[in-house]
Amino acid sequence: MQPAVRTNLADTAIQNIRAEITTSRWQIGERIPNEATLADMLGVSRGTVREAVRVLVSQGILETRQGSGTYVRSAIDAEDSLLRIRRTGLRDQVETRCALEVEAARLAATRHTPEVVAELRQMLGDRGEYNPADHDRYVEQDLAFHKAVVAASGNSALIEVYEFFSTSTQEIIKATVTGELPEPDMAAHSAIIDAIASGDPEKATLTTRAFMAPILLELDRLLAS
Amino acid sequence: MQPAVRTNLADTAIQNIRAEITTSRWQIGERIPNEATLADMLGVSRGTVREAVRVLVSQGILETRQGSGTYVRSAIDAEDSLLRIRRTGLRDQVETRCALEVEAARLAATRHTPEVVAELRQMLGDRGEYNPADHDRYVEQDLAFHKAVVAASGNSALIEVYEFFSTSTQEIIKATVTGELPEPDMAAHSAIIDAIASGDPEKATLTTRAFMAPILLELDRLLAS
DNA sequence: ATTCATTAAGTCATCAGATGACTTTAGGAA
DNA sequence: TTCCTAAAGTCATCTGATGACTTAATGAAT
Repeated sequence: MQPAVRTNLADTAIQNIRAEITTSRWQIGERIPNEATLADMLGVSRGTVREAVRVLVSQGILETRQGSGTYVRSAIDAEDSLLRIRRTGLRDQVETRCALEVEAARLAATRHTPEVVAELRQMLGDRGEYNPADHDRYVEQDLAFHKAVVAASGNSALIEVYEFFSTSTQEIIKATVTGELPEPDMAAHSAIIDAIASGDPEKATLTTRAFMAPILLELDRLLAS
Repeated sequence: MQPAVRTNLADTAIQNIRAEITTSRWQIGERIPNEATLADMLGVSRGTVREAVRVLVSQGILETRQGSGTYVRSAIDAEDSLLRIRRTGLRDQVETRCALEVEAARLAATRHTPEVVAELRQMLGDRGEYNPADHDRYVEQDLAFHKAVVAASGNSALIEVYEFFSTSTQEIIKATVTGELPEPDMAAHSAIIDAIASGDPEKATLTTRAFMAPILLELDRLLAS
């Protein structure tokens, strides 16, 4: 259970500090001991403490304020979450990604502006119909379109989650499934923009769901065979 | 587009090193300059270089071999995504979390089993009506109920993302907002279970959405004041 | 008593120099 | 050629010091 036999002082320091936080000995928002004290507690030099703290800061667990101190920002380890999500199956990831896009379209409909709608139409026009000779460009522009739909939701958290799943699933698909998933035609894409432009969240939801359904069906068929 | 004006030497060093890698000036597997040279190149001290390098090592981008050198391990940094999510605003996180739960209930309705429904009813019964004297237990059991709803979706990716958001938002609320968000009554909770049990995805969607709407409204009211 | 500017203490940010541990490679002996 | 040894290169870590920034205490003026 505990490999943890790293001959690496900074890494063990990271683990020790993290342990203090996960066991709630150091609460969220609380200020932790200063560098010199930490160095004494961990039995390492200040330089090593700084390296450990900076890693934890980069992971969002700690937060340093010059002149004030170092504070606990969060107890959850994003790295762990990431790994667990990575281990989930491709199908579930795609399904989640579809769900995210449906909700994004819904929000986009309630918050749409003429400028955003025009930009979406512009992007779809640039992309054009599928042309096998220009496959890479098409895939790239198509992904950009879908990201733009999500961006139109105006929800930054949703945008980031979608971005995460988008790159993640793309990597898996490239790595595992040789065949591409079916891409709905131009009319289906336009329908999404129209639904958003109509301002009707229900319509946007249904349209996007209808758009996504065949993709998941085809994936299930591929995985079954 | 790029704020990036951090007065932080180590962070700018991280960005510079990462830039060398993303632009392929330093290829994967290649050994990068030693610490002293890097210090000269970046115009910082060795200690700062070490802090930057250790962060990149913790992100899997670099790899150090004592006595040998520092090598490029990978160019991708998908890990950033979840960290960026955490830096987004509370409102957007709550909204996304609600969206996730709506989609989860929808999936749960299509895949529900009598056992799962019975378990949900059991959990809700155990939780009972709100009692101020037993606040902590109530909050805990309520959160468990909502996680169980998401778990009933059967989508492991969705479960993991929801878990990430639920702990993340909970921490923010505890840390920032003193007042708790309103929790719908027992009837509203039961309605979600009924909707899932009915097997009607539309009904589950609408019921859960109705459940979530007041929470977001109240949050907006709190943030406005 | 209250307000406000000043001062001092505490803390992180960064630097410089030095030593130890480990890896790699070159050179020499068998 | 093969094997061993020594030297050079590199990361790991420590120590000590200075600057920048924040916070709280101080004290004067109102």
